[in-house]
Amino acid sequence: MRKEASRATGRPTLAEVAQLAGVSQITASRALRDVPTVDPVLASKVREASKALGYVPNPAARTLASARSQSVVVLVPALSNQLFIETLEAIHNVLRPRGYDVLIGNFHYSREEEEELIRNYLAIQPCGILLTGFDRTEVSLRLLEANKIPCVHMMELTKAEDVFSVGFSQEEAGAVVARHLLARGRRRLAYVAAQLDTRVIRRGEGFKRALAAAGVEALELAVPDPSSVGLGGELFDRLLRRHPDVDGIFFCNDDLAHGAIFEAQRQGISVPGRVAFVGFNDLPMSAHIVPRLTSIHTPREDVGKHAAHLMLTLLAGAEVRDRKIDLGFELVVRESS
Amino acid sequence: MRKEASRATGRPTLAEVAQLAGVSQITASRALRDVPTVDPVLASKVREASKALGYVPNPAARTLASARSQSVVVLVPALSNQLFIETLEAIHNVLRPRGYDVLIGNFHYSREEEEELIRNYLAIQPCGILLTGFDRTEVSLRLLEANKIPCVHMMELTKAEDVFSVGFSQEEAGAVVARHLLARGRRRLAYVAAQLDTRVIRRGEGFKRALAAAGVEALELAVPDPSSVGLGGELFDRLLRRHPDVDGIFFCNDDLAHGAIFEAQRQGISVPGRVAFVGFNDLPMSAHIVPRLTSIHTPREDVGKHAAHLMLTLLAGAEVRDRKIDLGFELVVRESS
DNA sequence: CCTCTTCAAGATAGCGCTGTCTCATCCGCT
DNA sequence: AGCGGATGAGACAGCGCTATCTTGAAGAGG
Repeated sequence: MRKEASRATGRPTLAEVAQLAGVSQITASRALRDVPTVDPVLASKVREASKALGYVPNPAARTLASARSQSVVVLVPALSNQLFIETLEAIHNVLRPRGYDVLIGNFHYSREEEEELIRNYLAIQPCGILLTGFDRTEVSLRLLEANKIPCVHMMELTKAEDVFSVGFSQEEAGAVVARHLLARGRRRLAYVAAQLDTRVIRRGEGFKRALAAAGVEALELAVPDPSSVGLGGELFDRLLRRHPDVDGIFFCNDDLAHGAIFEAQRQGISVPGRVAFVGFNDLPMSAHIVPRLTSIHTPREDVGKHAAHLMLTLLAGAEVRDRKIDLGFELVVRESS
Repeated sequence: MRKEASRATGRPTLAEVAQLAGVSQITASRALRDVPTVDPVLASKVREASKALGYVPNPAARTLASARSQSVVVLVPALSNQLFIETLEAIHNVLRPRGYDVLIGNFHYSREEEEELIRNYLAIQPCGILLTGFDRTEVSLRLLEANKIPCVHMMELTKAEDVFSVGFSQEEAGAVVARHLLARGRRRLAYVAAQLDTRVIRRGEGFKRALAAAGVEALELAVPDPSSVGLGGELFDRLLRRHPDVDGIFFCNDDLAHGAIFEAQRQGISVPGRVAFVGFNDLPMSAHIVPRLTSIHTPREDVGKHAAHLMLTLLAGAEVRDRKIDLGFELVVRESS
């Protein structure tokens, strides 16, 4: 009942694998972790033994011994929002097959809640953390720094050199929308935004700056509430009362634009006849709504995929070529503008 | 460097807490786990010491020693689908504050993939599993059985006695839709479905059975492809060609109905004038689309909440009153019917 | 041919916590 | 007063794995 004992669960242990392979336990351990100092002959013996027994390592034991788990934490500002789901799924698809557990933390657009999550999740000694954006508390930064955990930042890009990020330029996306609406001959342009996180704000800045460059003043209606279809209708109505002459609107998120389209339809306002709409994110519905919505297609899935691969590279201790991966975006012009 | 050593991470260990509280390590362990055999005086001393040191238990050590982790696995058939997000979020909101980690597995509507996930996730010795529905492979069932892991089933209900489930009657929901459309005077009724999982099928059966009871024959158009807005438009078009006299359609999911509304709008077909639409799930958009969509509001968030609480009860080893929690559903009648 | 280096394999010692058994204490009962 | 039985605290021994140090063998150089 000592060396070759199976686990409480009945599954075989590393000791059994080692015995079957005729090597020491530690050699078996190294072989299965692909430590390069192991003789290929022994390594393949170990792998065979492992397969024969149906060995599955115990993550808890591994974590305890190495002081580092096989878990990657992903912190996103929201789940309800369709937005991050595709990114999360892509991350899962990359990391799960490699044996990593993915833990999702939702900080509800709150820096404090994010800090709390970081604090809690550090207890499980994750081997890496995927973060959304760069806007976090000092304490959060210090915690991450102090624990020396590889971090990859998603959705935004930064000029900072020692930081890994995967995303696209929010400002530039806003600017592209501005230029598109100007090219359509629109001159009374507005930015309608909700859920004012840094990305929404940077998007709006890009938009306004591009307009200013063309000598056009930007109208703006921004509220901190969460983005939703219902809110989109409301904001459109409010904007229209305040500026009846508006002829082009950039919504910070497609769902706002969808709501606005419905509201316009109810009020008998022609889109794009009287006012052109441009959304952001290109949600699936945007290609089908009447009128089809012009939008910025964002590489949400690719952000997840690349961020996860970047994390794998960091975890492997390999050299990272590009610390900053710009995946770009695409303006998809449809009927609404 | 033995008993009172801090962890590699620098955080204090249970031994330090015990020393500060002047008790043995095991007593400290019991106090912090609320084992009832501990003197309340000692227990509060331990809690104070713990707080003073900022002690955070090491989950890996706990898992290794107890052969059971603090993780709850949740298996859902899809993430991309807005549907399960609210449920997942509710589960998170209940379990995270209690110190449980929530691991999400997406089996993409594949029984085999679910089996694979179960096999993999069992390695982390989860303390409980939340499952979607009852349709899984024999091997999956055996694995769950053999590992004696508490299971809670979501979204559907079963007559089986020894099973925990939280959901609502899919059949009854379908029947309610049928009766609603009949009450509106519609007689050429169709069920349009995609992603034919057991829930979608049961829904349709309830619908057709209720129609049959009224002597009305049900039309049907069902495809296995994933549900989407685009597909909804397509299916509506196809149905209309095949049965131009259809005057009422029950879509198995709101997004299909949304797509159909857009397609109807493009073809100049009046909804509900010529054909009434009823969706399922009552997604946020349904209250705003033109025309507003009649739908079955499903208690997705509540399912998550109740399932998580049921799991907590099971984990606490407490008595469970109701093994079957029927949360019902609500027909929300809007403009489309 | 022998020493010095190099490198792969093994022995050892925990990682931080909890299950289980043992032991002391105190109560109620005869 | 003495005894059995609760009851609560502690000792002990791992859980299954890996970091680290040590050892032994093989290869290089004089």
